[in-house]
Amino acid sequence: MKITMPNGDIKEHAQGINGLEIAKSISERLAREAVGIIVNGNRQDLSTPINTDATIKILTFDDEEGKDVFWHSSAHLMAAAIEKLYPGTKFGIGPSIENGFYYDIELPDEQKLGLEELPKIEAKMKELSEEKSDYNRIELSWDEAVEHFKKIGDNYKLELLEGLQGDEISFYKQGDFVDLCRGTHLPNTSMIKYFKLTSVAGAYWRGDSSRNMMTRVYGISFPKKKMLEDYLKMLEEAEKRDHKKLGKELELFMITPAIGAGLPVWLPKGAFIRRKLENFIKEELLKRGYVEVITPHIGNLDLYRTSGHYPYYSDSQYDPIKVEDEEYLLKPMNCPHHHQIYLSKPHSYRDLPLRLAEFGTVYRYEQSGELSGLSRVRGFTQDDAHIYCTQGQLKDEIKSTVELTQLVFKTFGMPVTTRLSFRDEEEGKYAGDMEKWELAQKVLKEVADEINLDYTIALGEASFYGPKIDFIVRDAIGRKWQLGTVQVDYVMPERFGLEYIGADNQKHTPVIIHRAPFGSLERFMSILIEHYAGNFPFWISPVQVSILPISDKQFEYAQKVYSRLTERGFRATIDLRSEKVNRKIAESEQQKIPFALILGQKEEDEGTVSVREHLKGNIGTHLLEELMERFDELNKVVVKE
RNA sequence: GCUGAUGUAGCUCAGAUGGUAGAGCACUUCCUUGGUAAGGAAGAGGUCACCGGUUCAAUCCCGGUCAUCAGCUCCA
Repeated sequence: MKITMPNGDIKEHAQGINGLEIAKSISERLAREAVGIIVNGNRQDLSTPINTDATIKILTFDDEEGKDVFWHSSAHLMAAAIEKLYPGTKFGIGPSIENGFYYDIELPDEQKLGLEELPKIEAKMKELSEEKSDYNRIELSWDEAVEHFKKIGDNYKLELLEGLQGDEISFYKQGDFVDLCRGTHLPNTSMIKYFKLTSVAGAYWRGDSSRNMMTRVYGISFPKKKMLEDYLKMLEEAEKRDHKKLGKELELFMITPAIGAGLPVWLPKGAFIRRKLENFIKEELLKRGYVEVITPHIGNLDLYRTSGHYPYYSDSQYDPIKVEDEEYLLKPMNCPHHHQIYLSKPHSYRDLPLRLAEFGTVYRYEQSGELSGLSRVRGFTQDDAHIYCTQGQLKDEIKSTVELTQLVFKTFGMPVTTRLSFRDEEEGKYAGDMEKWELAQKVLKEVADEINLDYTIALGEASFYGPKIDFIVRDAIGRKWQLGTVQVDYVMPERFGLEYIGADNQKHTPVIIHRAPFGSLERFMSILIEHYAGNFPFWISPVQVSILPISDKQFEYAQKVYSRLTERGFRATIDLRSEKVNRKIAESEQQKIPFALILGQKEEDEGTVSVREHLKGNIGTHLLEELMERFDELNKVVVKE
């Protein structure tokens, strides 16, 4: 029979040959590293016989799917170790994930599993790995499978089986450990040599917060020692970029329980960067015909009854404030206020689009366990705007907002993914009629296609009043966060009774686009800090130059250099302490200041400055005037294509 | 909100079977005037997160609360 290789080569093999044998026929090394095989598009074990002509691809750890197999088998190995150490443990699910694997478990007799237990489990895994047990696939009927789990009393697996009723059920067994599993698995446990259990956390059974909380043990494994070492090193490096850590070190922001959990305070340097960001986007808005408005931080509760946000989001809003006979809500969003501005006078189609922009601070009562640095907070400022337009203007306006959002990410060189967040079928989750939803989703998708957006579609991620385009970035440790967003809304114009007079002299309802390129300035800042690891580009650095005289003989010259820089608008500090220049340089570098000017007798005599660039080191002696010309260039925002 | 971990000087962290604590850096003063990542000395600095309990005695043991971190659920 004919076996077609990924490169197109066709080889003749005897019927019934398996993946491992094919790998061997290619090279010993491939046979050693193979983890699974794709046969005519289906992934299967290397031990499964192949009986017909087939196109194949042998998987190794280097393939995404290979990693999946490797980590999934690792999860089984970990489960086996836990089973040995804690007999009677019940097992939930144990999949591979983006970086490694986990298994959800429930220890018997209310036992708890803490971090101290992980080394024990690792040791047992090592032992089991060295036993070199084969992963054997076993197929059972559904009834037999149920029988098995009833016997060992694993109600979680029984529940999983309910969803598989009628199917042929496959199990995998390595050593004494048997687990319900679709596969694919490695040939044997000895391939899993280098691993680390990274954390333990609670996880609701089937992701449902009304159900039992199981213990989730996370781990990662590799076929080569160096890979594990590199991975652990990478984690360490990522920790150094943590915005919470850098925020403290660079004095950008603080969060103190004395003010309140999740209520960040911007320190002078952080506030400086934030204003730079705001001014950057403000300029772009003015170019695009937006007008700025300012609205208060609270609003009459009736506004949110009209919009539907209250009580839809009552769980995540602060309690209303009573003022005389009325109730006010700390605003969880800016839209209703902007709608009132729209309503304050009649509109002609000639006025549209009306684009109202505001850096609006909103307050949301996030669950305590959700709070995290600047990424998830209870008070934050959106670079918000609402565009009121006609149906005919909608597409162009969406395009323009998407383009603006993309400009933000390009400017800072941040990798971003784009998601069309559409509705699902869940009852009661969405407002407005289906027709409008379909129209809104259609328009978004058309626009996305017309501008060749590289997107994914996520059902159920829409907001309750409309679908959106979300821009998603990752933080230093790989978590995904939504930053920019563009939303189409047919619901609020109706609820608030927004109108305009068309060319036909009839009343019409406008469409609203809600959009925020940064999303929230707090969250954007968290990502910005981690993206640059605190080494901000010159134009947003709170301090751009430090002036470091070598001895007090140069203090006067240093003051002169300082004045010339600050008079030209550069942000400089001067270090007049009686410290050695090495010390001054070290501190300037730690503060991640883009440039340090070292001034000694030689520079003073020549009227020059010795320049040290952050992360690059000494870049030689320059005339101050020349240097400032370079600084002028660096001060310009450059969009990286 | 839930699970696990953590909370000691401004920062980073030690610490003792229960007898009210230490280092480095930062800070203040003095000495030092030094050429591309930390010169030296002295001083000052703590309700050991908070509240209760056990105890002759609690920072340490127990219970609760708050906060922080990771994960789960949620996220206009």
